[in-house]
Amino acid sequence: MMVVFIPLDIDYVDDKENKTWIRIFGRTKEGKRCCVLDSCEAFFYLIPKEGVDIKKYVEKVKKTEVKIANRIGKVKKIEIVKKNFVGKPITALKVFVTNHKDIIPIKDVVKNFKETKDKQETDINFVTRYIIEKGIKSLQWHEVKGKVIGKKELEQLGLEPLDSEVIIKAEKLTPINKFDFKPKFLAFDIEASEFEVGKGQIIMIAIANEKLKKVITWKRFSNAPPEVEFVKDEKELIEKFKEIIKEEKPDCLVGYFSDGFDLPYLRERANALKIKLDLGIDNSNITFIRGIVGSAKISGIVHIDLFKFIENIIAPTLQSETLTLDEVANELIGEQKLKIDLARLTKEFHKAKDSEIQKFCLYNLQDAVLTAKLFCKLWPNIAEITRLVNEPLWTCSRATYSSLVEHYIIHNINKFNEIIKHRPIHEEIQERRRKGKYTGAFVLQPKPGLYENIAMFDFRSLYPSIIISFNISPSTILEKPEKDCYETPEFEYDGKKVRFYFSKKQGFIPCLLKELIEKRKKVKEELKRKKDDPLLEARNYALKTLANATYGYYAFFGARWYCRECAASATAFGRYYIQKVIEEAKKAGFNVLYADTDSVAFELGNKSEAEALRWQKKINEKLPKDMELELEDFYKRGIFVTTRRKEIGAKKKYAMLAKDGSIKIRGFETVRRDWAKLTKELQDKVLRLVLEEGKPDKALTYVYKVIDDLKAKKIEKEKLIIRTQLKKEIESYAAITPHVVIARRMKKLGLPVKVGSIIEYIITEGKKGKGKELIREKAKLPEECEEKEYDTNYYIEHQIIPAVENIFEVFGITKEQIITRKRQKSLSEF
DNA sequence: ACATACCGGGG
DNA sequence: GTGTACGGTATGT
Repeated sequence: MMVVFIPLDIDYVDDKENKTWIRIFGRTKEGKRCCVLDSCEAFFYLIPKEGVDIKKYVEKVKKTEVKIANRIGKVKKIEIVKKNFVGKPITALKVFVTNHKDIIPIKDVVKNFKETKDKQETDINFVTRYIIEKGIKSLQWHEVKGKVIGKKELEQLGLEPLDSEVIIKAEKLTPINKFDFKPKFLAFDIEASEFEVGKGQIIMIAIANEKLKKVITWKRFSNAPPEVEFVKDEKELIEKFKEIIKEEKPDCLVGYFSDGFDLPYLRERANALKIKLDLGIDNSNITFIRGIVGSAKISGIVHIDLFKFIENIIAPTLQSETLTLDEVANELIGEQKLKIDLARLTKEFHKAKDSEIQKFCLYNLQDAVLTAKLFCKLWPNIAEITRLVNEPLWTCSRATYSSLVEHYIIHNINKFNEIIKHRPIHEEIQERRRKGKYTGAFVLQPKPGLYENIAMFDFRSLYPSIIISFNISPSTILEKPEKDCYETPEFEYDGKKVRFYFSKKQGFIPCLLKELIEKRKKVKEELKRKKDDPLLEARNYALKTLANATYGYYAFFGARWYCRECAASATAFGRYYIQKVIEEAKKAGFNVLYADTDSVAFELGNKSEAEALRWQKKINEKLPKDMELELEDFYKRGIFVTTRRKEIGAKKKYAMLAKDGSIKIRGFETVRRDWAKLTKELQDKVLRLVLEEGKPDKALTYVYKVIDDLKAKKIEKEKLIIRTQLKKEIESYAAITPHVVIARRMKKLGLPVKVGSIIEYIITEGKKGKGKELIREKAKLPEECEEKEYDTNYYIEHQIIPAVENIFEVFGITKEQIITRKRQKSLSEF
């Protein structure tokens, strides 16, 4: 039997004989759900010490046996192989073991043999191993030859039954020319009565895709829109949600922050109501893989948390200042969330009017619809990253760049005959951290100010082009300079003036990087012919960003091929070239405002845009062939600000007004919940006013007004609430911060507080007549705070001033002048 | 100045 | 074994 199918998810399970099976879940060309069963050898490498009698060593290793539970793990066979390890030729033993699970215990025995120098590839995930060994192409079509099996055979093997129309025991798998593929998906969103997982209950769940729009709720109301379906209670709500997933059989279940909220919340509620969350194709429960924010996995259905993908992969190219669904959807698809008073509605949904609950349902539905539309928009990006990196979709859609780079190397390393380096152990990471920083990029501190007609240029892929040009890698770095080798500029490294040297014999990482760049060139050519093709655009983006991440990878503590000298060499070259560009800009008579890493901004002054472009062309003629300076944009107006403590300009803290009227804000990060709402609104307004007006007058008047309102006690206390999360047990705090004091108070009052609670408080005037009080002594629960009890001075000094101080400093207006309203210089002087 | 703790996304 | 993120900022000591 031969079937054409596309792999979507891959995992592994043990049968009753303890054989480990790979399960590839996917879709056939006819659109049927299928599962391909397969397996591959499990092995790792041993590197002997020098002078060891290899044959004797092999015999010794061969005899290794370990007892695991009720069975014995053995070495099956050993091959003596010539390999490279970080570029150096070595002889190694390729040790095949009886089962993937046996690698760790067998390695633990043989690593202690006196002949053993090192062990490698003991930490390769079995799915990754399988993909490499069988040449599987993630998310591309394959032909599978094999035997179709049924329920009975699965049972005989001791494997779980599968909700899959086609199940094949693979004999041969071949990637074939691909046709297009768009997964069947369901986007979903839950609305709950509380914000914290483990508190409250689910009120409604919305689901959406291209065809389906639905809200399920147990909260009945009249005149419900047709999308709303009522159920008896929360238990039925969850059951119904499960039922829809079982019926729809999606390839992907898509949420926004669903790793961190929706699915953990659903799990808590399912536990409380004793419902099984057996959503997997094999009826397994959702599993949560631990991490700082966990990841939720469903066997055979790829759960995608769009927030993670956007945060990790897309965010650097977004203008959005925050990554809320509202803002991201607005930027990417031009649609927003419905505006409702969510805090009130969730708290008081029991007594809410029918019309309000109806709005709530529509809000819920809109969130699911936005998630669905975002998924459609970003699918090409997710798919292309996945195809490039070749790990399963579930992994690629939530991986960080460092992990993507590493997987890309691992999946392409075979052609270099390289052994994969071990992931660093805890102590190695500590050591890397201890060594710490090296000189980074060059930053020209901006002279704080408001400027008109600004040109911004940046290097195209600065670090990749440097790494390739000078062959920078852990396998090419030389201990001593050779006759013909690359040499960095001289720079300071750990307190010494140094140069590093790299062999001209191409290293495997620069080689892979060059391939990425060349693939990208081809894609760009194709893009010229097929303009705006989303798939090609996405491939271009994947290739570009993955290449750009390689420098960061060298510097990443957790990297297998970490190389601090390589990272330091790349920045040394980077500093050299950006400084050259600055020099050239000055020579051409431009007033350089700011430069950072790979970009430079200067005033056009009395010169035209065309002249700036001619200057750029001249620069490019002088640069090495792989390096290029590109135009970022021309801006109408921009403001560079000072840091609060120093007189010098802040790195990456600026706001620009583009010619189309849009505003690009960088580095103003007050949009956080530990700032009062008043502050967040104020800062945004002030930046916009300053840029649009070209002077600070209106913005200043606005600040005065807010300060006046504060003093007149006209600000509602809602806008002054500061929110901080209790991250651990109250008793375990070493530093007693305001929110800890409030948490203690809440406990005393019998209010529910526990780890994870969001503590809300307002800073009040405190006890009169007492000397200087700590902030925590003046913190009060919002409910216990009178409407006019807030500490005007605290809010001026700790909220308003910090948020706008550096903006006004640009105009020579100091903090004191904002407070006293005495302008020492007239505005016309600026 | 250094240490400790929290921010993000989500209701 | 699916890695315990990460860079920045406020408050306390």
